[in-house]
Amino acid sequence: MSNQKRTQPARRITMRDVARRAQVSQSTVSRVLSPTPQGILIGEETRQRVLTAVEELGYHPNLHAGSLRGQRTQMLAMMIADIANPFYHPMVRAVQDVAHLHRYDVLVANSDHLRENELLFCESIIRRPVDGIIMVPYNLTNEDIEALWSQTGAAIAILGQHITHPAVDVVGVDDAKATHRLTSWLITERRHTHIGYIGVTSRFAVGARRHGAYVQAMRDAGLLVNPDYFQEGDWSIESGQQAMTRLLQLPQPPTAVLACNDQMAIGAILAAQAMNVRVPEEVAIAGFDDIPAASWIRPRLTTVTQPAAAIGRQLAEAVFARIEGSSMEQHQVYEIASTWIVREST
Amino acid sequence: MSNQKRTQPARRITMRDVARRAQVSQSTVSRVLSPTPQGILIGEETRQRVLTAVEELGYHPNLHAGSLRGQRTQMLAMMIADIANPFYHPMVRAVQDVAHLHRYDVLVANSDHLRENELLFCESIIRRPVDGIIMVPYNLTNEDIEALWSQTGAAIAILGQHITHPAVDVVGVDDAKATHRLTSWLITERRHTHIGYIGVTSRFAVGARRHGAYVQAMRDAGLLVNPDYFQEGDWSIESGQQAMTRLLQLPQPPTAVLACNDQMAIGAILAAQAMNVRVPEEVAIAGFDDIPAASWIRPRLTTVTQPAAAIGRQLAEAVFARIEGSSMEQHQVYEIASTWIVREST
DNA sequence: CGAATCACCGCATACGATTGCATAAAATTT
DNA sequence: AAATTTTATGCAATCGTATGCGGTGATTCG
Repeated sequence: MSNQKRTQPARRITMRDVARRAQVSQSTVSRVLSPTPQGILIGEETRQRVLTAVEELGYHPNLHAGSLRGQRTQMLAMMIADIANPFYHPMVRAVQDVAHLHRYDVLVANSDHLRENELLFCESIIRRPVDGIIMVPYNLTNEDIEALWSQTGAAIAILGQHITHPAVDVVGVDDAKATHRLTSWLITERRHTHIGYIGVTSRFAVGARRHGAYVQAMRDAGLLVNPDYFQEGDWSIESGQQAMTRLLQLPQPPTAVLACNDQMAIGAILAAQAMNVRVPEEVAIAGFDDIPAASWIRPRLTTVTQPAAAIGRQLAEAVFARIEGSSMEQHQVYEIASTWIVREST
Repeated sequence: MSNQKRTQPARRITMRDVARRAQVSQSTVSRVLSPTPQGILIGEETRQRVLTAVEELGYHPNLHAGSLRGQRTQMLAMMIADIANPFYHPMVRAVQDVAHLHRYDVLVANSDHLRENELLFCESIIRRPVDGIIMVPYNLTNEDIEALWSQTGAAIAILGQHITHPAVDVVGVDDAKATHRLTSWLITERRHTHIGYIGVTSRFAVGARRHGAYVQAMRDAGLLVNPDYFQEGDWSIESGQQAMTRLLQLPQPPTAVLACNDQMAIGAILAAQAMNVRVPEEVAIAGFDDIPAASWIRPRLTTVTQPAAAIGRQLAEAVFARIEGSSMEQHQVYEIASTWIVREST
């Protein structure tokens, strides 16, 4: 065992080295190592000679070269809003796991919900094309996506139904319907009439959509929508706390509060408890996402289930279907059904 | 606005296109776009002509080509155990943010604490070399790291003090000392004599180290270490619940339990509450990491603070120092001081 | 038995950028 | 004015792999 540590990295072993050792040409090595359906076959004896040479030399193909040559990059790029938001973890994990099966690596970037960062992500991908792109855009338009696609030709899958492009697959959860139903349930089953809403800016399609569904459900029940009952947050626990504090300081606070994600709902619970307002007796709270913490915070959180892992898997598989699929079939739209779970917070 | 969507991605614009348009050679374009200190200067007039051509054509350099040519890949690879573990989020975020400043992208991989996956990560990097590697290995040995380094020459920074290699920088938290102090504090200040421990397999250096510190603290106080009081988990909330359940089912359950991370500590709290054992009155619980949930679970968790964001930043900056640093200075060891926060769970 | 087919392999080029070397023009020195 | 240096640019090789095309020997077929 001569495990002495060198002070200089060793020269890379290339296909030429293997070729020399196996007494064949470099192209033969390439054909042995990455055979293509329409490619040329290599004789069994030669094949073995190449393979043993590969083994003996400990050769590893250089993926940068393959990427340049214009074939597969063996890379996926993924953009989410914030890796610290638990909602994305199962998604990222699912994508990484599917990618792993295909021997792909995954670039992960955060947008922080900022259009600027989303564009930087796109630019980054134009400079370093990848085979597949998975993202959760909040600000990108169809034009942006079109530009991205036309300059890279990558397979694209997106979470968020506001994007429509023939070359990208879209996974969407029916969050509007779920929000509408949950709101209606609070009204009819729990007899709430004063329902607050903690949302996000309506510049995000998802923000406008969910809030719209809440408003619609209120109107459908003949209830008036108090503008003071809408408080804006930024998806974080802290912003949920602040929004809830504002709601509870109103002359007539709501008796139920709907948050458009679980983090803000948890913040709302904490704020209520901090103000000695009992949940759910004095104020009911519901969330959206069903992150792990939702089922162990006390009181346990009533929330809309988003099957994040399934979404991630779906996105990844859609991308790989396009990568491996020869033809460019029409774009798919996957609708994920979402339901809600009643726990202790309502 | 002719935003008609094509069905074919456009041909990439290359440096040659820019060169043609600017009436110069392709190498001149390269020199304008990526000047080197020892490189040749280009006349101002020509420079401007090139730059406007770049602008007009919307040219973006192809990073794959640069990577192949052997210079910077503009990529970092990062390996953590599990992206779903909150402890890693600030680390990943910090690394991504620092990388972002340098216009670098980050490949993120999970090992799930499995040596097999850690080796796959290394192999993946050998096939696609990157400029910098940041990782939290649980099973890799110095030999593995040496092999990785000698075959890639990448800048490497590692969290975990069991690695010693002249070419890698190491960030280590003094978890042993922190564990020892916390245990001693439970003994002397809180008068506990029956202290349980929820740990992980001692095959992990970190597992052995923290458990060793707990044992040492017990012995230092003249207390006997009951083998039944050690329960093994796998870092997850669920495993913490199971471990705590086993502890509480003992004939004489411990009056305090130390968990080697916050997730298991939270699981322990949930298990205690599920069995109607009051925390901290009947059993005190302490964790390790100080993840966000630690400060909002009820009772709030006493825990050891790990400045994860600072760790991540340190790792990333160490890597960039090596990437940009000309000389290969001796390897750095950064010791991060950790302390603990007393909250309600003890 | 001559020709067409097939299986197998090497040659050479391309991918898009970087860079050592050569060179022409301009500036400076002798 | 000739020689030398400086400045600015082009030429061409290179990184490691993929692949079209052409060539060889063997087999098959009419």
